[in-house]
Amino acid sequence: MTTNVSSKDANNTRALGFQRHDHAACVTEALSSTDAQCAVQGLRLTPVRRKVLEFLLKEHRALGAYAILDLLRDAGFGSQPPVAYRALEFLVENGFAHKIERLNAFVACAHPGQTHSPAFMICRICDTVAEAQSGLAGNILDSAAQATGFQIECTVVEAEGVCPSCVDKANA
Amino acid sequence: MTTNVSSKDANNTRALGFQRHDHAACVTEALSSTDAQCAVQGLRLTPVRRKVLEFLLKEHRALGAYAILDLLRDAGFGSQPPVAYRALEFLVENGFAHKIERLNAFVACAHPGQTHSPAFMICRICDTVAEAQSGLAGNILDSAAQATGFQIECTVVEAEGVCPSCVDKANA
DNA sequence: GAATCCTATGTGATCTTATAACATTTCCAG
DNA sequence: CTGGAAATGTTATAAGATCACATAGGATTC
Repeated sequence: MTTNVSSKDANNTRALGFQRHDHAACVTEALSSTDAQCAVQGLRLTPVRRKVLEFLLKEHRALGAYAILDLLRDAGFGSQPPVAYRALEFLVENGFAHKIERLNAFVACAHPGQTHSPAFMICRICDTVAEAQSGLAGNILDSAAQATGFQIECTVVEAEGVCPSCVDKANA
Repeated sequence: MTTNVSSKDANNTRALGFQRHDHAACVTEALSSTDAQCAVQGLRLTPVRRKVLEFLLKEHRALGAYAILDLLRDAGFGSQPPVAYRALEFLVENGFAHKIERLNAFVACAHPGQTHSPAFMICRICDTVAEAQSGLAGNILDSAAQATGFQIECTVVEAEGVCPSCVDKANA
């Protein structure tokens, strides 16, 4: 199990309570590795799509479609909802981003390239979203599905709570 | 682990692929047991709230807030969104119903009275929603949370796929 | 290199889901 | 029976998502 965390502040080095990283490099690397992966798979990472991914990577927390739309407008792209939704659809379909159902918002994938059923931890204080990676979504669902004959095609696993950095605030 | 299933048809005895039950009795029992529980806990199961719960129990699958609103209007209650949303808020807060984040819709709880972190299986063919009951939401999240110090307050666990009754249709 | 087709983008309109704000009523405690 | 809290009703609007159709870009075929 690995864990990747994103937070609100825009610093290069982010205090995440449990993980720090050079964010500028993280964005750059993610973008170029996505370029490479798309080239291999014959996917078209067009300017809008790449820009949306860049927004998600930069913010590094869940962004609503309309927040993305505002950013797109500022960047000179079309500003009607379908522009954002279509780019997001491409990113989600191809595993470069995920939708957080609980928030009706989107995050960049923390483990692109690997097929996975992600699980998310959402801090209700700072809006940080951490993606937990694991082989299978697992447990309850798997055993329930096996018991009943239900065929799982995709899973939503999200936890809302307080991240380590915010525990103090929460108890104050 | 127990499993409770709901389906689209309105028959008394429902073919659920894995479980049949007398639905009329199921609704009546659930309502009166909710009455009792509210009396004990000092909760006010007002007419609107009780009616919304009845709708959810009768339909026995996920209903959108505006579908509920239509039913409320037909039943002579207020027909503005907050009427439905407030009733749903009460039911969800007190564990008599759950929101299915994936569908932006609501279902009656299949295990009322027990504190639980439910998991749902949603059939994309027939819209059936089954609630799997288990002690804890489980491992990925738990282990990720433990590893990072994240404090889970509530969980969303939903699987979308094909229920046993629809497998044939799905493969056709 | 032009014609064609498929994919992607732009745009306007519309639909669904959800909440804010405030007035009115109901219920219960004192 | 009255004052305050909780619940309901209603208007308006915010937020999220999709449909339908026009236009533009890229690749393939001739």
